[in-house]
Amino acid sequence: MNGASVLDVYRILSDAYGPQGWWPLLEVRGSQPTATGTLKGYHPGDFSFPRTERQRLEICVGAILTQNTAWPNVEKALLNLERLEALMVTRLLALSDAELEDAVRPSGYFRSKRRKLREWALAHQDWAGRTPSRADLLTVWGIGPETADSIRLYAYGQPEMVVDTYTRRLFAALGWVRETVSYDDLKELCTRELPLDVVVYQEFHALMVEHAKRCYRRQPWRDDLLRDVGGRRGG
DNA sequence: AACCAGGACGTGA
DNA sequence: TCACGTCATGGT
Repeated sequence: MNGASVLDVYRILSDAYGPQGWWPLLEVRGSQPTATGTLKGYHPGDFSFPRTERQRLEICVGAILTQNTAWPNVEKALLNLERLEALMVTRLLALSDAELEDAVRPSGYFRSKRRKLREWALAHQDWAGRTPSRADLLTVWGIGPETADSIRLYAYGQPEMVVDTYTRRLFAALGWVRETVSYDDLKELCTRELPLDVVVYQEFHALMVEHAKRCYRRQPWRDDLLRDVGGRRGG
């Protein structure tokens, strides 16, 4: 297993867990159980999402709400917004501060997330149906590199690799990077050895989250799956 | 009962 | 640049 590559990691995870199918959507759940979490909203093997503007908006909103937040809490907030029929930009912007805060409260950081959603919704209107560039997204207050990439990759189907704390933890556990590696460096490491492919990016990110949820809880972990890959990085 | 979750921002070195 | 404090609810 000398000179193992990122692609090897992808293959190992893919063989272990099978197709994932991200992003979770309220309308597309319940078909199959997932190994982790309470949400059963994945659509393995089906990459035709989002199919509607409503779904695209739900992904953008979810990407913002899930910042440093467990997904089940995000789902509660999304259900609140759905109940308010606020998964449309105009309706979202029509909510009062109190209404919006109450809706997103279960996902935590309710004040800042209220502002983040507003700022994003206004920018979204300005983009007028065009696909926002990464730079476009990064100008929005509350949208950082990971959220921008998540929106690009999952809401707009752009080949933008998403790396997150789980990704960082995984590659750190393999000994390929330090935990303090920057977002951009980690992203570059991932993309350099992967084909520029939306499906591959979506699956790889989802697989790393799935694996990390199983093995990299904040406790001494033991990684059996990737044991043979870690420790050496060809160079 | 602490600990932490699919981050980002503001501040001060 | 970079390290650190802050934001907040809910599950384990």
